[in-house]
Amino acid sequence: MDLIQLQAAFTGELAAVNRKLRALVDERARGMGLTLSRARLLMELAREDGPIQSDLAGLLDIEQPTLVRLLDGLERNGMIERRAVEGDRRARRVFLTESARAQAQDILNFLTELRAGILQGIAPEELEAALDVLRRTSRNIAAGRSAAP
Amino acid sequence: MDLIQLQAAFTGELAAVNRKLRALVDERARGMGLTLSRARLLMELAREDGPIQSDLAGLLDIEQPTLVRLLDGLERNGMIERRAVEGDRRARRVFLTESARAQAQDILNFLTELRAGILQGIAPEELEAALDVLRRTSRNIAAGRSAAP
DNA sequence: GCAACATAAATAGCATGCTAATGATTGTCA
DNA sequence: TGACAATCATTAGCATGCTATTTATGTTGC
Repeated sequence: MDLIQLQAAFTGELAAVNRKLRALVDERARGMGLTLSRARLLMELAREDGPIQSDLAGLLDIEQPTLVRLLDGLERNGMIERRAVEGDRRARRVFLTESARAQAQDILNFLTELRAGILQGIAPEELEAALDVLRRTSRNIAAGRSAAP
Repeated sequence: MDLIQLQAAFTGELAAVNRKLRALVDERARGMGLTLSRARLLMELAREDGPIQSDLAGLLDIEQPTLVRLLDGLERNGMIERRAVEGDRRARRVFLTESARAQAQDILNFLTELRAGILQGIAPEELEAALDVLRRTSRNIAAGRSAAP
């Protein structure tokens, strides 16, 4: 397999793993009213409650409109609430509701076990090396987007 | 960083790279009327023209309804056509149009260069190791979906 | 003090993914 | 052969992503 095929296989597998991972989480977590994206958001709030939306989008590395809809869904489910910020009427802070806070540990455990399951048999050094490759890829993409080559 | 954090970082970065890659391709290829998924489909047809839809979905590892909409878009753009299959009135074969076939080499070059760009500085052995990790992850996910643990 | 610019959130509209359900054929086998 | 199951494509409906635009509010510079 030459480099070009290897690169194609890598990007292809990247997309495939992602789709499968999302499908798995959605299947397993449906009963809890969760999806992968929602769980990530809740875990971020469990870590530090009350960010304004634009900061939260940055923390999750998604765009604001994507966040808005995620929050709409979670708000309808009664898992988060938006509160006004005094001193800036444009902004709103996002908080976990009490019931979501009570669930947070369960969700964290669920995600942790799920990740351990799908990554079983992969040694820490291998994972670290793969993570490094992913990070460098991320950086290359970011560099390529700011300046057109 | 302990194993749990490492596993969380890995899955998080996986999703992030994927989003960024899609955004990059969509930005670069917009002028050609392409997206990442569409390009993948066209490349598959360039490799072997005329599969029936359910086989094509299998080759691309996506579900049939996802394929149907992709094909709808490409058909509107005049890049593919569906033809009846004699002997089975349920099925339809998918073919590149002449104009898409003429473009195929350009698209392939575009994708190849783009992949080389985002993976630059990553040695073949590193890429191979990372690909292996991704493949094992895929298998673990597939195993986990058939039987609930 | 006010015009111009910047920032926060939301909305609109597109593209992909999925599952579930429908419709039309085709295959099977009792 | 004739009911039942399987297969192929499609539609419907949901969830995430994105960019571009809009609305409201803040900030800054003259």
